[in-house]
Amino acid sequence: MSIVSPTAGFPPTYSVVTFNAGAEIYAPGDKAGTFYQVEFGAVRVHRLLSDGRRQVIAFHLAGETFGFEADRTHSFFAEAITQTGLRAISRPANGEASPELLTLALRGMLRAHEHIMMIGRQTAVERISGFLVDMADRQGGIEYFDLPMSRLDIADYLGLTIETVSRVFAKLRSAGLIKLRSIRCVELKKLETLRSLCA
Amino acid sequence: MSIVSPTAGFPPTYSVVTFNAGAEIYAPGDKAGTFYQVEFGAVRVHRLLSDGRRQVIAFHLAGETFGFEADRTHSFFAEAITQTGLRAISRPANGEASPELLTLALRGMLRAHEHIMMIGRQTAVERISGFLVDMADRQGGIEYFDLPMSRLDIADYLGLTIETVSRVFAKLRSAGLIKLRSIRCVELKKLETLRSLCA
DNA sequence: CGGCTGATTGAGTAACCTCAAAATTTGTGG
DNA sequence: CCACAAATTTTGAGGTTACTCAATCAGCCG
Repeated sequence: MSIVSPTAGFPPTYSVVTFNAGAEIYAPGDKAGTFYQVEFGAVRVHRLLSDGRRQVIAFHLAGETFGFEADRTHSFFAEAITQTGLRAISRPANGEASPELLTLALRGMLRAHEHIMMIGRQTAVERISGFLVDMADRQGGIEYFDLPMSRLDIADYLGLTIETVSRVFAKLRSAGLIKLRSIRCVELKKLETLRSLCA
Repeated sequence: MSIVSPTAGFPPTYSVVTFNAGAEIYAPGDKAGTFYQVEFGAVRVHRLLSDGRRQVIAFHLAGETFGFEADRTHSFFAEAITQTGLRAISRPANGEASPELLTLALRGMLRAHEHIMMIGRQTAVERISGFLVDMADRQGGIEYFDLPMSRLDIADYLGLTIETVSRVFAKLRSAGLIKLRSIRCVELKKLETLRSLCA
């Protein structure tokens, strides 16, 4: 990782740091207190069980914010998925809580709750459809986009296996709902049908 | 619901309101902005899919706090499970964000993330074990306690069916790890073994 | 005691997982 | 630019967990 440039925007000024694909941003036990805004690229936050099972808690795309924790130390891993620029923002040392940070925390909680709903009660097709629609919405409702993450990342995010993810992609493709322009570029051909599939 | 008594503790003074078992505290679309501390009883927060599938997002026991939302309106249902007393606390109108509220939000997010991990990557036995250990820990590490919620509530919280919950209880019982003093009263006979089962 | 609700148990099934192999893509060096 | 190796993704076959449907059982209340 390397410092690219100091950039204004948040008071005071914070610099943007670049991480290579796969680079660790923080790990469980690391000191928390700083949070991050994604300038470009994508981040994956995850946790491991003792036997290696992995759950991806969240993906964070350009413009999104992550890294706030309840405790002094982090409980999860955060890694850059592709080459990623992050603006690090320190929490005010005086213990003050900005309304912005609270809003971000509450939005994060809402996202987490919707994630629980999805993996607790939806089928594989519903989860993948929901995931794709969410990715499109978060990038401004575009109809095609690159997936920065691997099939394994998607599987671990949705509580599925890589094979099931692959099979559901194939199913949605053969139903004409999506098109795979390349292995990582998805086009949502029938967005409204996909939306209705999320139940 | 009825006002029981105004109680000091939070500045300014807020009164405790009692809800009967099953009573609705708020529903999706209701105006948010107030949050609640459980004085006694237990609360369930959940959401429904269009076809009736239900996901319980969280249970809240005595002493715990819930109800903060990112938006102006609630996105979930909150209901009293048993007769429950709640202290309603309004968010400061001046837009100020108290550090306490931020801490509560961050703790809520951590809980949600652990919930995601559990239902995304753990087996039925691991989920039930984790649930029971969590219930014990949240009540001060006691070894037996009443479950305020039904088997259906537990199933909908853990992303399982009522039958699977029942079967796993039977399995843990016949393995000598728990004892069912009554249908709603669980005794954790081997807490450390249960803890190790959560992976 | 009968009727109701909630919980348990049983039998069969379906969705998703596991293991294995083939196909495709990506990266590297010449 | 091509060839080869490594990594990722897809596809296939079979297995397992948890689900569905159904019946029985237990507790509760009038």
